[in-house]
Amino acid sequence: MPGKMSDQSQLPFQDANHDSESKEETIGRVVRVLPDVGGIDRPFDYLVPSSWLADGRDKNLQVGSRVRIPFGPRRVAGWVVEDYVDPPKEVKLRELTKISGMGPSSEMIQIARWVSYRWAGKLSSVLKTASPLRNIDRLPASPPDAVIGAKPPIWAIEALEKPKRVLRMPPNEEILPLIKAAIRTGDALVIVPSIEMSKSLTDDLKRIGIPVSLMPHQWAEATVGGVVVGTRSAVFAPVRKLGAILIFDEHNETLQEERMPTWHAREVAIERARRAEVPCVLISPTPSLEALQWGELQKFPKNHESESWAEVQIIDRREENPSRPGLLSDALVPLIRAKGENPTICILNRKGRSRLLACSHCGELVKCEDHQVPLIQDKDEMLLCTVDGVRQPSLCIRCGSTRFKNLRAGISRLREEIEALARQSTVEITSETKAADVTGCKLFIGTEAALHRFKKASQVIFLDFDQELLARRFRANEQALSLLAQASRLVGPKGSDGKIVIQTRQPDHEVLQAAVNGDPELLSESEKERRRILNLPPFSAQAEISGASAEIFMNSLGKPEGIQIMGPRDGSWLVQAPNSEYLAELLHKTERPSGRLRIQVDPQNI
DNA sequence: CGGACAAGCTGA
DNA sequence: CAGCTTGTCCGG
Repeated sequence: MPGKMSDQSQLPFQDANHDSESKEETIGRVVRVLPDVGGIDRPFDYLVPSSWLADGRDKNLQVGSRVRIPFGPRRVAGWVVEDYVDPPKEVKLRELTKISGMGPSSEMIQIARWVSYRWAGKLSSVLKTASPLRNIDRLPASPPDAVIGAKPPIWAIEALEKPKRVLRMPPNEEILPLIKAAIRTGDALVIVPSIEMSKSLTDDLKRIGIPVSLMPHQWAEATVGGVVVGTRSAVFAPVRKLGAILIFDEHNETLQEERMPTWHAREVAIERARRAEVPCVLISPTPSLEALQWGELQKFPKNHESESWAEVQIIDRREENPSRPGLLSDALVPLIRAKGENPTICILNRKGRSRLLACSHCGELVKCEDHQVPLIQDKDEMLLCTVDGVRQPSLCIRCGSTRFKNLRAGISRLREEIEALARQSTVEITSETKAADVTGCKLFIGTEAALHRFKKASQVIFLDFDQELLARRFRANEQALSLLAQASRLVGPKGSDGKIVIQTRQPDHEVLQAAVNGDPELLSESEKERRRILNLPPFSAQAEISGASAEIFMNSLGKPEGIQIMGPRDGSWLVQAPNSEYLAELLHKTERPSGRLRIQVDPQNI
């Protein structure tokens, strides 16, 4: 490609009468730059200043470089996305201002392009994620090679033998052996769901002499070698000689970006590994259907897996006398009074202030038999299904009673009730709760987020697990089981002194059966069939369209063949296509109106 | 995104 | 009609 330019520079004559800005003028090296400016997603061409050729600065310029450019009346940052381009004749080029530092490799820019297409968002947002936090103009020295210790266990070696692997790893299994196995293939890229986990894993690896870079801060170190560890954005990290990609807790929703484009680290990892021709291992105690659909499942021996899940005690709230209403059953009292070595954590999800009804007589939960969602009572005392709006008389399907009670409770009053009942101080865990507030305290209440604030617990008590089981999201079952897997980690495997306690009116629910038996297949098999029948992901692809301009966008989208459109509900539409390729193509060719438009591809909470 | 410029609104 | 707000366009 550079040849084109030298042909022009060897033109024998310049017409002296021509305007100095004539197109016939000698053109040097031209690069295409994507400005790092929100609201712009189009590249512009710039000349590399001829003075850079003289002092050798041009040598540092390549695809991916971070540069500064004059842009209209101001100067902005940008990325070189193409080199030695043939600019359109009619534009007058301006010169690059300077090279700010290193940026993503050209391979990474290709992946970023794919991401911006797949999730219908701006390339510049993806490139920002793939770039170092601060300008980097020189790289540190390469780390020494990792000391390859004893042979890792067979299961870890096997996990890396297939290009597309789903490893169903029991909740209390160690992850280090897998990383030790992975570094035999080259530099491993390891994605974990939380910052805390990325820090502790980095420390663990350092301790055993494995060179490791923690993203996003150690971008430069990652470039020169060793294991690379980080949360979802690290899936775009530079890796010297990529050997394998490991995604821990592949089911976790924190692996999806919440800003546009709403890319998922699991899917990006799969694509990156495919392009680099290295194995990708998706690891989870409760693999997502997306993962199971994609790769080859590897399990642990049944007994081993089952024993790794915690002991589960179920409190069937249908069976107790109705004298103690609310969330605190009689059976709970001795449990919250017990003083274990580690804390007891009570979990109650306040999100989605659902009006949950239960029969006053038998305690059965009032739900729609067709859609498995809670029914609500309307003004005429009829039971209303919130999915299809079908009404039915207020009758309990179990005992025929016509009286129902409301099961809601506020969390601060609940904390007081628990404190009184437990006869020990109880602390509510919120995002503001500091470590200092909890010293000496052994009893806590919080939302499911509290599960990530502790390393160990003697008991995790789900005060109202039906809220999880009946949540109106199609992934509710998967999410509910993953909560129990997380709780299993806190309280330890069967045989340790910790346990999970679950208050429910649906003790036979398949999520609970899966947890009690330590066998996620008891859920995943039926869940897969349900999703297939209802044509939900992974058997289809969805996008949620919202924002002020959503209606205009939906109008120009029209009603294409094979596309299902639902809504509007609260100003947002759901577009469902047979697969993500089809969906991406559709969103791409639909004209974007000006104004606020949010396109959430693969929405999690539908 | 943010500056430039145009078109629309207000008050004397 | 100056002085200000709101809208639309454009950047190499």
